[in-house]
Amino acid sequence: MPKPGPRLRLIDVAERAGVSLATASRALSGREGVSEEVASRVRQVSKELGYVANPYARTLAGGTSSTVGLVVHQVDDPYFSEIAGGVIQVAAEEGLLVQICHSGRDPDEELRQLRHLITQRVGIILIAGSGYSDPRVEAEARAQLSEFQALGGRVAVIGRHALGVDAVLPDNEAGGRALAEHLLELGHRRIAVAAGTAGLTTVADRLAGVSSALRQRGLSLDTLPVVHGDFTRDGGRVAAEQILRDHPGTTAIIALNDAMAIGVLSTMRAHRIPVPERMSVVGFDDVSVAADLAPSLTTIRLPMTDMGRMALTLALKPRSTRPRRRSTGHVLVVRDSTGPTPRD
Amino acid sequence: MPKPGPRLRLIDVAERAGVSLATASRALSGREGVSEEVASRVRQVSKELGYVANPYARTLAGGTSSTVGLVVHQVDDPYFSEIAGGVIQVAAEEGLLVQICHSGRDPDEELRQLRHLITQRVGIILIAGSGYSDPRVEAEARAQLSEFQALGGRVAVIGRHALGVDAVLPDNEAGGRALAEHLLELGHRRIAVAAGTAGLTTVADRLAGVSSALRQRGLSLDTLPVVHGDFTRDGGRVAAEQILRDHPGTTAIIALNDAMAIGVLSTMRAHRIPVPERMSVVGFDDVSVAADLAPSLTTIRLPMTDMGRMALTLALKPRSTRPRRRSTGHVLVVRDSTGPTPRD
DNA sequence: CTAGGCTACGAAAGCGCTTTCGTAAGCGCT
DNA sequence: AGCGCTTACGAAAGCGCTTTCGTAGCCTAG
Repeated sequence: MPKPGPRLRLIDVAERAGVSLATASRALSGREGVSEEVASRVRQVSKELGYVANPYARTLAGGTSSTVGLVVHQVDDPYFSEIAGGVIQVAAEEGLLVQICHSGRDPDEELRQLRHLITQRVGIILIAGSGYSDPRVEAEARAQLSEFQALGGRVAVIGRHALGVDAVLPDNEAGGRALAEHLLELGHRRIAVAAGTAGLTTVADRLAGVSSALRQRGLSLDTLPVVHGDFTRDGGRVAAEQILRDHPGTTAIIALNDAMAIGVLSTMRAHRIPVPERMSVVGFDDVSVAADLAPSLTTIRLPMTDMGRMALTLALKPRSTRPRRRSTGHVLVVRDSTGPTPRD
Repeated sequence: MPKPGPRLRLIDVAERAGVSLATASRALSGREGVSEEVASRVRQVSKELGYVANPYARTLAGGTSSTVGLVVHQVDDPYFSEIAGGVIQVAAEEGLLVQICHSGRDPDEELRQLRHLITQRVGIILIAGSGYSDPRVEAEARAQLSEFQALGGRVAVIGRHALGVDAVLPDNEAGGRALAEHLLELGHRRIAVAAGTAGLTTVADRLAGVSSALRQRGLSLDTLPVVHGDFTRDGGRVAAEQILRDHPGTTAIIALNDAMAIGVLSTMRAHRIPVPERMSVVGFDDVSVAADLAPSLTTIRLPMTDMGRMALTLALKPRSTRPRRRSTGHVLVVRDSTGPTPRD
């Protein structure tokens, strides 16, 4: 609704510097064809006057859109808000603006958000969070992103693959394996999995890691309970209740993210099942409260803030030919929610 | 970076509908001077073609900027990310875009963010989080917002007052009072306060509530330890350590937000001080993990998501003359972190 | 000393929209 | 029938920028 108003325009800077509009534009955007002397004079005047380009005019004129659109599954989940924090840090350093969209883990909503960002002509699109197993969704997302890139847009994804774009990827499988190995070493055999939303590739990957660790010990995931919930605290609760009801011999629960682990712990408390004495619980992500839960949570640490930073940094660097990948480290953080198998 | 590309423009819609550009524009933005017949034909064609206006062109031409800038103290603090969630919900319903800026509780940074949003010409500015006691900062913020409003911008603030704009306000003082009363009723007298960042009005308000409850019982806050940290988990830890060291007789700690309360609880655990048997702890805000801590946290519930929703809704409704206020309810949620005074 | 080629800059044409201004058509009135 | 008035619409002028194109001015070479 801001009306024109008496704002500083590029032409004001140009006049003050005694050059033409075109030269001023070139000087400020560091383009060729301006002598260093004139360029620095323009920059000087611009700084003195406190000139800031109108982003709408700039974008309209076919220039760079300095907006980055960030699509996340759940804005108020710490996993995503930490990623957003990292993105926002870099954006602030680069003078970019971040628009956050929330898909609620609904693939169609996600596609709608993407379409929206594209028609809104943002300059960069970042997608955080797991992809979907449904090939239709992934193909559609891929098509939209290609279209966007063809228009000159930059893209990077976080924790999502197979989209043919630059990606920052944690090793979900190795993380899952590390969790399962940790429990196996503690002697657990009756392990249950509180899995996240079915149809998310992240769930499949983490599960595959668990499965591989089991196999190495001659066990199989097929004989163990895998309860699907969604990736929220309540999903964890529901899954835990089901595990307690249907698989009473269970001695350890692997929650496939920390939000679910929090739900699992709360269910254990409600049932007065001591953790880790009678039940070990592990999570995945290491959101910041994981260390403050009681018992503190054994989990896989992912550097969420860095992942956000890396993704935007990647998108900003002009890309060569093929999609780049940055792997993030992951560390098994052993805390107080896991212990040896109860002996009785 | 998106280059022009073969995109659908308003003129395409206009031609297809057999009207002029001007008429099409009027029809789609619901302005006067178009017959209902023509208007509906244009809308029809627009929908068929899947036309979406270019927001940059629209804003540049002096129309409405459909971007809302949200300034928060700390993006990855659940208190703020829940507020952001509410804002994003409403924005999605209204077809607006949300830009989130992070000030890190630095007043100068906040002013810089504000200035940035104004020069970027967003349509709406929302500021979440406490104001500052420093009158210079508040005067400057107020001046910037007036300037923005004079340009036609809409503004609302969340949990912040005295800025002369529409506000969504929790009753921090009543909340503080409720917490103190709760502890007093349980018999506590040696109460310490883990206060947030000095210089924040929210801290002062919550503290005033505590003080008023004490006074009603013939006690005074002046004789009780008030330790200032910052509004983070680590701030809570530091404050708790100091309280334990310097005021060993303390039986209850009031943390002025949940993040600090989490830090306090973790410190108690580290010192093996059972909560609530030997120490009661309360927080403020009721972020979603508060219920999942062990012990679960007694705190004041604030409807963060609703606060975000209300703020944007308020900003969207054309304002009459004087600033409007919406008070949010607050409820004392008694959980397991508080209990009667230990008797020895 | 002039032809040819650079370089550094200015004039002007858009980008896609909103909005002002002008005008043709339709109305009731004298 | 002629007048003014209203209504519904089109033409065109920007919004503030980027970018293409054109042209002085200078340098080098013949």
